[in-house]
Amino acid sequence: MSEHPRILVVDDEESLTDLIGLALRYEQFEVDVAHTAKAALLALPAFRPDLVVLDVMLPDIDGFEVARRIAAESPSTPVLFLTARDGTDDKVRGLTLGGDDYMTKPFSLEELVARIRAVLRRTQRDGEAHQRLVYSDLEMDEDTYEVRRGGVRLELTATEYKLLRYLMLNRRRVLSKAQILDHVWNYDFAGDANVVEIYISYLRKKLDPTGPPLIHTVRGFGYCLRDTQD
Amino acid sequence: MSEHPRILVVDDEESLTDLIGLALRYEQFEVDVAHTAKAALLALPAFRPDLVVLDVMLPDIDGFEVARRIAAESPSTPVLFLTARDGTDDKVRGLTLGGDDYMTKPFSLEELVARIRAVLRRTQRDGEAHQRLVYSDLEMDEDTYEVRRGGVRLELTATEYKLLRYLMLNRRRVLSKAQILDHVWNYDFAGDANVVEIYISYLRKKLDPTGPPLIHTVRGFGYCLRDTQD
DNA sequence: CGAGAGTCACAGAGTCTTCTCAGCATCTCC
DNA sequence: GGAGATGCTGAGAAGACTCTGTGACTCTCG
Repeated sequence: MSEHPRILVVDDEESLTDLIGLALRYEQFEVDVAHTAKAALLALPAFRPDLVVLDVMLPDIDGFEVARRIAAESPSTPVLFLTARDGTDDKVRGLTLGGDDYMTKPFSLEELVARIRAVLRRTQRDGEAHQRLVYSDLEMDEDTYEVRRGGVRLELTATEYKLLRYLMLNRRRVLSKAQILDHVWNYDFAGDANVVEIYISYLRKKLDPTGPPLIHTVRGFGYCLRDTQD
Repeated sequence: MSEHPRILVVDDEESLTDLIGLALRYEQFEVDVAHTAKAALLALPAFRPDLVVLDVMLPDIDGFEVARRIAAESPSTPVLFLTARDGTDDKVRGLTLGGDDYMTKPFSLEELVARIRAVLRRTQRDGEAHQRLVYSDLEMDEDTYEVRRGGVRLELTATEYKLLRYLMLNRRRVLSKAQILDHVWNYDFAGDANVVEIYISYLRKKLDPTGPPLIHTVRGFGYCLRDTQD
């Protein structure tokens, strides 16, 4: 694999491919986009992607058929399926065996990036076995979704986990609620920034019994994960 | 990128583009202005900006559409959106991922410049290190919003922070209250210049216990941040 | 269908910031 | 020295920001 993995994004919604393309390029991936199955199949030999992000709902050819042809042409290229939340995701399940994965729309871009990295890590086997995030006495295992503080296991919900992960990735940096909303919530979330406060509050309740406060409010700016002596 | 980054400013309010243009030119940017979406799209290939400051509320074409076309035509050009404080900022959120950013009107010019530099830094990846401001025994970390004097941590409010930042950027230079008001306060602030005195007073109270006075009054002219032996 | 968990809207309470006002201190210049 | 201009700062009102309890709604599971 070259320095920057190549990702082929296949979806007919242009605004979505724009968004994904932007996010992935920013994350140092090389990106190519296709809006139809035909274009995708043409791009395959030309672009030789390390991973394909594939909407199963395409205007011309069925996404599963596309996946089959990808598998036929370059069996080692993993696919990350995008499905609508309407039942089609059942069909995808069977396909996610060979290291593939799938996500339901709408998703958060943070999660898309995380899944892509996870799939690449698995298929390429050149990333160390365990992906772990550590800060202060916090540990997060990205494979098992286990979170510990000071060795004590914490039970987090999905949203709490994603929020904490984002905070840990940006430890010591002050993050605005808008930033958090952008990265942790689904891209179409239209609600109040108040949810962020709510989830910060949940996290604090779970983190703090095991030690000194780690999540700090920076009034007027946002929140910040940080160990006091650091 | 040439020596002076080129900024394209798109907003239909002429008084605002004048103001922004003035501020940015003073900061050594090369500036072009467009008052309509059409003009902006024309200026794009002609001016080849390194960054676009774009009001989402334009008379002819929707700002998001303009952003999409910018992304299509020159995908690497980041956009800094300007939105009114009325809910349109929700729509912008998803767009702030690929390194783009947005600000709510009214804003302070100082903050506009800071954001522009931050976005350019991020997209150009040539100053990744850590944005820090140091003068005498004062240190300011722009990621964590941490301020220290002689190693001692200071707790500043949002306005105090912005004011001190402006003083540090213009160390040793005498700044009039009008200048400070123009740069640190939002451009529509209509109040008394007395606020500046008050905030200078607040800052002194927090800075001075840790060492000799740093903020000096220049009677009849303004204030000045300076170390006595310098 | 009911129970339980997760997500999030709403709104009240508490807290922190910001800014106005006014009186006092200090400086300048006659 | 004195008057006026200029700067400093305490008190407090207004309002912004944050936190959190209550409850609605959805989804899952048995």
